Amino acid sequence: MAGQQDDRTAERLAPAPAMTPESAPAARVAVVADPDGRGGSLQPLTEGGTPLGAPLRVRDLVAAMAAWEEVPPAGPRWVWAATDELYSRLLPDLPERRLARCHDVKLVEPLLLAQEDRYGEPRSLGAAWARLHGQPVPADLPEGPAAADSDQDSLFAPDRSRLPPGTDPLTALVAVHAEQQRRIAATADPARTRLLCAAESAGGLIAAEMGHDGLPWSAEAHDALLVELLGPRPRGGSQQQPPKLAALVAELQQALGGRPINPDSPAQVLRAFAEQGVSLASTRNWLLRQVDHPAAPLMIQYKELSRIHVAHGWAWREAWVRDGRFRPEYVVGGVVSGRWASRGGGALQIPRIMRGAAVADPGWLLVVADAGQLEPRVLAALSGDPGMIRAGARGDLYAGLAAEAFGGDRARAKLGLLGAMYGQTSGETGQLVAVLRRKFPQAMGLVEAAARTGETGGVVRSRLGRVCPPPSAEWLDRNESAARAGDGLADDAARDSRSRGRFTRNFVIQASAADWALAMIAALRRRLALIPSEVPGDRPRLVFFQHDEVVVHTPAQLADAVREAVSAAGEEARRLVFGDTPVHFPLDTHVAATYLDAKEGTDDEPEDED
DNA sequence: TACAATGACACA
DNA sequence: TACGTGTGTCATTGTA
Repeated sequence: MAGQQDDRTAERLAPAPAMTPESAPAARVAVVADPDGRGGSLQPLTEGGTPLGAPLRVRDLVAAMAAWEEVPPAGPRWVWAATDELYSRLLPDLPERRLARCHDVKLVEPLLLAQEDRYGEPRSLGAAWARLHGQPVPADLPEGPAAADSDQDSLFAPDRSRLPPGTDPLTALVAVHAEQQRRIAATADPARTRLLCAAESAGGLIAAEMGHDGLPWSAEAHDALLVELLGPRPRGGSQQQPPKLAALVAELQQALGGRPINPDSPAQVLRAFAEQGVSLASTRNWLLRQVDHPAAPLMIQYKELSRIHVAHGWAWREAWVRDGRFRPEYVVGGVVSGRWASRGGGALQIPRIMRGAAVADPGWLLVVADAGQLEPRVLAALSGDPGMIRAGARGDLYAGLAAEAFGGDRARAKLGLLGAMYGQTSGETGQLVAVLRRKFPQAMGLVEAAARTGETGGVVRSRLGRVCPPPSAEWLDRNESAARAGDGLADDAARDSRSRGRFTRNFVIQASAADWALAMIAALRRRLALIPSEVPGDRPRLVFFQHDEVVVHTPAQLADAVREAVSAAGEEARRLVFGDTPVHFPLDTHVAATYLDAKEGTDDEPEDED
């Protein structure tokens, strides 16, 4: 990269030497890529976003940025309109040391809008630019579908920045960024907002990298799993059912009176069961399990296998796995709570058994770490409830809880706490929640205050200040008219109200857990980059992230270093997000060749992923 | 014919 | 009374 020979070198490297920390310490650098070709424009900035000197034009953006990245002590924070557009484009050409930090205008904008009571307004650079200038705000373009097998992707990829024609993108970017920095400083807790924006932006980097690198996926192992479950792959294309599935349908038909039946049609299945004298409200598994009829277990088995065939079978692999990697598209902030969503391939719903097909390359291993009991620990840390903190100081929070309040009955302690966090008040759980309220008043007070806020139309926020969506206009309408009249709408309104209470009750926990998880992977990414590797390309990489669980693909000899990085990252996230709380957020780490084996790990403990 | 809603089940 | 939160994806079914 640096120090190459051709005549472009002087221009390419000009920005870095000219801007060493001594001469002009640029804390940040705004970047815009030319719409076509390899060039772009850079604008060094102060931390607050004030331009330092004139903008720079470079013919080779990747080389210029790589050179900047080497400037001690840490390289700048890159400021750009959207990671998922710019960084994704640069990644294939970036050298081994990837960009360390960024500020993503499109990810930061909705976080700030929500804090400013403008939830859901358009978030593109052009929209922010228009708001800044009091001009009509362009709507965001719908995000495209994942480009798994689309043959017209990059050529016609629309410019999503939504800037008015003739606007200089670098000028707009610099102005909007400076304004965002000002708005961050104006929030109720600037330090936390700053952390939230940095974590969200780091998430953008990680999502792009994981989409680029992909989760190692073995076609052989996947095939073996499918053949074992479904029988050999049908030759006649995807229309045909695999043998075990076809046999199951025949058996089912027999058991239901012999007439042809499509088990994928709930209506037909219900009718057929009714003819057998079995009346069912739906074809849900848990209902079928209670039915004493030979067709019921067949139906359950059919559903299980059919789902695997349809959602993660051979057709799925052909659509989503290329060159031994499953490459979904991760959508940072795709869930209101700050969790990620994904597009394409159902990345966040890979069934447990299928994880046996996620196999490390030869000589490599998967390090799988999940934060056990994350949400109750978050509640303990958020509320500072002394009893819950005592429980959370132990390895198993539910056991601690049981010891404090349920005579050692762990199952009841767990059920009660989950009920309290999710808003379940019916049946036995209601009584358990009552016990919790007595023993852990601060913790229960926190979730119940959140519920009341939601029920009355208010908004709640996560630890780092992510704000939940406000109620819709229809919701407010219904509630107000019900309050006015006690008419027929009252029941609906009351149901709405309680439903929103459950949502806000859960939001403070789920979103604060997402705060922690985001800070954790950001810290982990930075720490992984510091692990020395003997072969330049062979370094540990984040390859999967699912709410409270992370997978690192690493050369086998670095697995121990990765484990240490994981545990240090968890500790760092606790400190950053929850300050000096005594609650711990232990990461359960396992190392194995396949995701499934690493997940199962030591199978002596009950699994409590949420 | 194309799209939207529904039901079901996968994940945390 | 009785109610757990948040997602994505598929096939079927209903509607424009």
